[in-house]
Amino acid sequence: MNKKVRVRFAPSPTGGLHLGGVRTILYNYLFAKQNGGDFILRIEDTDQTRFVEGAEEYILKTLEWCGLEPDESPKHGGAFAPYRQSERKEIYKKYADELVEKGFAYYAFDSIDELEVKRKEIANFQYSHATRNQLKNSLVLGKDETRKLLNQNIPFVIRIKIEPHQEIKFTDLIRGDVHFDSSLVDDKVLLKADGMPTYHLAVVVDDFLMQISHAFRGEEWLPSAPVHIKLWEHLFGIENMPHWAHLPLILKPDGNGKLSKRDGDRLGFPVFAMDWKDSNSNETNIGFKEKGFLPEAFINMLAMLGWNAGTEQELYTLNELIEKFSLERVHKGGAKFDYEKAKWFNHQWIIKSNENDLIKDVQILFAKNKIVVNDIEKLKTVISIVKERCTFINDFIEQGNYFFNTPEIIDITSIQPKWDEKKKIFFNNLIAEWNEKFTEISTELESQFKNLAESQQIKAGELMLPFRIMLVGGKFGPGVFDIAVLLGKEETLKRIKKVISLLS
RNA sequence: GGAGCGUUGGUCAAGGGGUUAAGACACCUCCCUUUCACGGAGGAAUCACGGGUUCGAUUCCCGUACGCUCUACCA
Repeated sequence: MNKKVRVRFAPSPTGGLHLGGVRTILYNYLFAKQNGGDFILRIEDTDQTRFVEGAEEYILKTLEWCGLEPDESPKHGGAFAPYRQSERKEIYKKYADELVEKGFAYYAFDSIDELEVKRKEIANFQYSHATRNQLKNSLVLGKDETRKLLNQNIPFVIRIKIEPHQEIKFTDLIRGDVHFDSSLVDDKVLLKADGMPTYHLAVVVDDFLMQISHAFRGEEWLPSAPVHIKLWEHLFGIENMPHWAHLPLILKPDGNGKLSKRDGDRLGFPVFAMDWKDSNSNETNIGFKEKGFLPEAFINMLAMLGWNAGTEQELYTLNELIEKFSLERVHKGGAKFDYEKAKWFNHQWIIKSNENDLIKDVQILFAKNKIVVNDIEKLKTVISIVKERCTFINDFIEQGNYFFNTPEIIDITSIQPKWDEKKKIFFNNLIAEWNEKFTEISTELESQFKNLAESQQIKAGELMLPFRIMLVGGKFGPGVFDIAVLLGKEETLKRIKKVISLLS
C-alpha cells in the first residue's frame, strides 16, 4: 500500500485555537511535508448548537500566522470539496443507511428524556448489547413497527450495533498495540435526530473519501477508537484505515489535567494562538501573537512540547522541524506547559533574528503605539543593540521608545538621594564640552566623560547611573555612550539639561 | 464504578540491562558588565512503589499506587 501521504486537521469551529490544537496541526503539517504529502483542513461543524461565528475564519488566520498553510480547506479548495461537514450531510446519511441495511446499525427512537430516565434508573447505563433489547429501537420493534414509526416522522437516531465478546485492536504509531473488549463498547449514535452525523461517522467517512493516509489526533480520542475501527470494517475495509497516532495532551502547569483557557486567565499567560474574542460573552482572550510571540518561536516551542530529536538542539526553524520530526520520538505521556520556557524560546528567536527580520514587526508595533520613526537605519541599529533585552516583540516599545522620544517618566528617585552640587557642576561642564566637540564615536564620548570626571575628582561610576537616567529614564538599556551616539548631540544635551533642572 | 492511556530532578527531557543518569527552562551562588540584558563557571534526581528475570535493572516481565482521558443525539 503506497498511498500518497494525506493528513488532516479537523477542528470544530467552536472558539479559539489553543496550544494543543496548534500542536496537533503542527505535527500533522510536519509529517505531511516531510513525506511530500498534503495537509488538509476540514471543518467539523456537525454540531449546529455549538456553532460560533468567526471561528472558522480564526482557524484559517491562525494557520496563516503560523506559516502552516493547508493544501486543501474550505478557503483553499481542493479536489475533495466541500471541506465543511455541514455541507456533506447527505453523504453521511447514505453511509448510515448502508450500515442499517447491512445490519451493522439500527434505528433508535428513545428520546433524550427517556434516556435520561434510564441513566438515573440504571447505574452506569450504556446503550449497548446489554441494554438495547430493553429499549425502543428497530432491533426489538421489528420491521413493520419500525417502518410505521419512520413513516410517522418520529424522531430517531441511528446507532452502531457493536457485537460483544470481540477483541478490537489496532497499532498506534506512538503507543503501539492497543486492545479493547467490544463488550464494553457502547452503541454510539452515528446519525443524530437532526440528520447530522456525529463525529464518529463523519471522521470515518471523510477520512475515507478524502483519502487520508495518516490520522493524528489528541489522546482523548483513544477510547472511541473501537467504534471507528468497527466503522472502517463495515464500510470501507480495515485495510484502508489510515494509520493512527494519538498525541499526548498538553497539561496545565500546576496540578494535573488538560490545559484550558481558564488556566491561562488564572496564571496569566495566553492559551490561544491569537486573540480570540468570544462573540457571546464579548470577552477577549489574549493570544500568543498579540502577547508578542514570533510565530517561529511559537511553533518551535510547541514542537518541543512532546517531541525531541534526541539531540541537544532546541532551536529549530520550520524547515528543520520538517526534516527532523518523527512520530516515533513523540512522547506518550502528557507534558505540562511551562510559560517560562515558552518565553525563553521567544527570547532566543528574537536574538537569533536580525534587524531586517524584525523591523516589520517593530514598525507595526511602533505605529500602533504612536512612536514616530523617520530614520529607518536608526531603527535598525536600535533593534540590533536592544533585541537581546526583549523577551517579547512588545518589549521593543520600552526598550526602543526612548531612542525616538524624550522619556516622559524619569526614575528620578534612584539618583535624587545622591545628587549634589558637584555632580550638577560636572554635568554642566559636560554639556559645555560636548557642545564644543561631540563625536559620533561612543568610545570617544566615554573617554571625554571619564577625563572630565577625573579632572573634577569624581568617580566616573557615580556619574554613570545619573547619566543613564537622563538619557533613558530608567535603569535599563545598552551602553549609555552608544545611546548618546544614536540620540545625537542635540538630543543628548537636551535630556541632560532637562534632568538637571528636574533635580534642582 | 468501568475502560483505555500514562509515570526519569520543580518543569521540558536524553538514555533503555553494567553510565559520574545528558542537555534546556526556572531557582541559588559566583564571574563578566559602574544599568538591564547577553555570555561564562558552579549547585540539586538512586529514574512512583513492591515483586520477579538476571552475576547485575532506572532500563525487561508481573502486580500495586497515583495521575490523566473517555464513559452525550459535543467534538
